[in-house]
Amino acid sequence: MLASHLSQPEFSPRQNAVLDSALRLLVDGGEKALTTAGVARAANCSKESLYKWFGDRDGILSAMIGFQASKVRTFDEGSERLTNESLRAHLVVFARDLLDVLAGDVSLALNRLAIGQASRDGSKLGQMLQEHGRRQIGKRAGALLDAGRRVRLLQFDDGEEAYGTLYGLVVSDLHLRMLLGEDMSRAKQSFSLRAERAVDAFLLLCGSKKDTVKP
Amino acid sequence: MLASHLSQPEFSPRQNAVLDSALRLLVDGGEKALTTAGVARAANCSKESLYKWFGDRDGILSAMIGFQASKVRTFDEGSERLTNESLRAHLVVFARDLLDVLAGDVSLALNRLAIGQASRDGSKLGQMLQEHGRRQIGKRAGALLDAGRRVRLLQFDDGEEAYGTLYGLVVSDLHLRMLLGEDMSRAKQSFSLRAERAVDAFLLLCGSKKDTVKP
DNA sequence: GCAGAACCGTACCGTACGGTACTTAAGTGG
DNA sequence: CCACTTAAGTACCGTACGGTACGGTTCTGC
Repeated sequence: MLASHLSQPEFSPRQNAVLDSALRLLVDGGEKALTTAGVARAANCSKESLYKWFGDRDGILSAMIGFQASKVRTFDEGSERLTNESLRAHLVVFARDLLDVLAGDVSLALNRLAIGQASRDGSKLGQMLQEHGRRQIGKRAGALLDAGRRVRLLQFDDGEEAYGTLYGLVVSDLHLRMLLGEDMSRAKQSFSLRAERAVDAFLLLCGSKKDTVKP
Repeated sequence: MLASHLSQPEFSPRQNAVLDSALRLLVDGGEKALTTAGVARAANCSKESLYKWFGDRDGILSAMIGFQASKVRTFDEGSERLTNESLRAHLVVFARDLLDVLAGDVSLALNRLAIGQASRDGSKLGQMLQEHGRRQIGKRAGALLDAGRRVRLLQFDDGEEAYGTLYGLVVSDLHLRMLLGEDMSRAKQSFSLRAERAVDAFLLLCGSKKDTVKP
């Protein structure tokens, strides 16, 4: 069953603390370590309470995703006056934030969890992650891109497609490699450079004709 | 332990048939359905044989990845004379092949399996998939890109980075969405169009200055 | 034809997990 | 002070899985 209305998927502070413990457990030990007894032990609560609050194990997983999504808030850009440089700066900041979010251990653990459950039936977890994760951060990008197009600094037909292009240039196969467990401690330090290069390429593709960054 | 030398990771025909059954089982029911008893039943062999041949469950998983990788052979391009149009055509074919491979159910199932095991210790599975999957198809792309640069149809400094750009433009977040279980039956029919657009964008970025596709 | 290996089918064992029931301590309103 | 509610802690059950052992059958070399 769906976790109530989208406007109020919140839980009590105690339950949030339990979900926090569960997330820590998941990050540390992977899905295999995320047993109901383990969650109860880590959160100093009883299994019976877990089942009363969340229904069953899948309910706990769903609640964890919703809880984590509620923590990551996408602040809207104050729609200042966009110049060529400020647009590029905003895009670079967005790109770096995107890389940082995707490389976060909680994000990686939740994505691994949802992917592991994807092959099963309904499962909803993948859909939830997609909805709360990508849709949110995509909205922020979409607003930024639309603002850029409105002031004629960007040119594209489909906003979704433009966002897909930006996403691909920024992330490439980094996300998958991180999900597969590749060590990214070195690559993380070059996220800023990577973000700049990706944005430059994106502006070359979707920027106004005469406004390329480096002539 | 590693699965013998890289030159001879092959198994007997009977064992290959068992691995084939195991792959089918994995594709149909996900990792949860991939039990030792299930594999034995599906392949009409005994569990004892499984443990004699592959050591333990992880050995079966490793063997499945190696077996699947041995089936997907990357044929080298006959280095014909590249023209502007033939380069673009080759790139489009490569892009479409890449999308088809990533969208294949066996590929998706194995990636889900490796990602699920990534949080655990050593695990090697992610590394194996990376090595056999991406490296192989990346070599094919690298050869194509190098050939294009040699005849001055492409311009880039780092081949790996250029391949990353092409990959990002082609795949974007499609792979992750497929791994999360999103229905792609509709999107599959537009793979060709997607490949063309991605290659056009790539040529705009890395193609020779005056050779853009559509003036 | 026979000895030995390879192998299938099945039964078995220990463990671990999801889920439930029960007991006990702590808070709360009247 | 006393019902009443909430939840912690524990014990328990059924099941399912990884791994092993054993009897029976087919294949192979001599």
